[in-house]
Parts: sequence; C-alpha cells; structure tokens
Amino acid sequence: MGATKTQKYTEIQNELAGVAKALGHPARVAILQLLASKQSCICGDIVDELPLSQSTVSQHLKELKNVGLIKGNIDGPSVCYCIDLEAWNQAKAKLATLFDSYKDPSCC
Amino acid sequence: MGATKTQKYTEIQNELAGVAKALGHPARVAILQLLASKQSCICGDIVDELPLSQSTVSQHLKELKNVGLIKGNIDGPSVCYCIDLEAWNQAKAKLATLFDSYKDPSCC
DNA sequence: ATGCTTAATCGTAAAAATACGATTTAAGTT
DNA sequence: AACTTAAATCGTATTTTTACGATTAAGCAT
Repeated sequence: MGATKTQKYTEIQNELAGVAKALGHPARVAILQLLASKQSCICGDIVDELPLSQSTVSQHLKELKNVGLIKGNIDGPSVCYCIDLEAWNQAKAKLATLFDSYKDPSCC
Repeated sequence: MGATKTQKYTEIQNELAGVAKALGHPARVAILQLLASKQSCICGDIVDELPLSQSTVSQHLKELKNVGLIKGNIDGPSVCYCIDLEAWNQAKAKLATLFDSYKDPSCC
C-alpha cells in the first residue's frame, strides 16, 4: 500500500527528477528567483511580473507547491507565497549530491 | 537573426530551466548517475541498466546530449558516453546560484 | 447583504514528452 | 561482399504539459 508510483527507479532518482522537473520551466524559475530575492514574499504580484495569464501562473504555483518548494499563506484577500526553507535545502542537497558525484573525467 | 527562441524570459532563466528539464526524468537521472559513478564511461550498457527499450534510451541520451551534459565518442561499433565536465560544472554553478540566492526566511 | 478584489479551479485546446517497434546507418568480422 | 552487432532515426500512439478564458470561491469593504 502506498507505494511510490514508480518502482522502476530508485526513490532518489524519482525525487531528484521531481524537483528538477519543477525547475524545468522558465516561468517557474522566474517565480523562484522572485521569491528568493524579495525581502517580503510576494503574492499575486507574481502574475504582473510574468508574461502569463493569472490562471497559468496559478498552475505553475501549484506545481511548485506540489513538490514542496514553496508554500502559500492566506493574507486577507490575497495569498502570500514564499519558499519553503526545508524543502529548498533538501532539493539543493539532492542536486549537489548528484553534481558532486562526478569527480574527474577518467575517459573521453 | 538567431534570437534565442523565447524572449519572454531571461537567458539565465531559460538555461536553468533547460538543464533542469533535462534532469526532470528519472531515467535521465539514472543515466547521469551511471556515467558519474563508472570509472570508465559506459556505452550501450546503459540500455541494460534501464527498464526501457533501446530506442527510448537513445532518445534520452540525445536529450542529455542536446543540453550538453554528456557527449558520445564512437568506439568501434559502439558509442562511449560520458559526462561533459565543462557543461556539468556550468549546470552545477547555475543551479547553485539559484539555490544560494535564498538566504533566510524573512516572512511566512 | 452587495460589491470588489484576489486567487483557485474548471473546461478545453494545442503542443510537447514519453515510449515502443521497425527500420536504417555505421563499424567491425569473417 | 555478406554478416553481425550497436546505436540512431522514423513513424506513431499515448500521455502529460502548457496555456487560456470563464467560472467559482474567499475575504474584505461599504
């Protein structure tokens, strides 16, 4: 029960791919850059910053939320999004592990 | 002439998303892990290691090659794939820059 | 309660990704 | 030259992603 969907790949492979996929669209990269740079976390201003419709941005936000990289706090009529530090650091660590696993070019 | 396709996003955003997208599938993560770990770079053995057909693996390899992360050297009848150190380090740096740009949670 | 603003969801269309078998191309062998 | 092996490409089906407008829901004003 509750198997992780794909048993073809290791958990690490699926997790890494999941995070990477979330970063795999320039709009989502832009959103994360925005959230990372702003002192206060922004809300629907994200929509104004992106060349996309409100519903599309909302969809991208949802995807980022699904992988845990961001979270949203309801703030009056609007919603305040921000980076989830823990997930952020975990994603960072996973990617770093992959990238650090290649040392020197022993061939080619 | 030769504009970079999407002017909606910055070059960095597109590049980052491009690399991330390449990492956004467990099969490609598995391939990179393999290439990173093996002393000698492997060839079609990749096919044997993955739960996918030869043609599908070839497609994944092509994608990784397209973003530059790997390159293939013809070695007799087979092809020897390996990680491209320079592109690898650039990708690593780009991702690190993004992940390091978020310091501390000033809100939420 | 009514209206206004903000954001999520729905429905849907179009494009891209994924996967496979079959075929082709290339490099060695015999 | 004919054969074998390895890998790329082709054609195609299926699924997923991306994007939008329209609608709904939620929160705050008046």
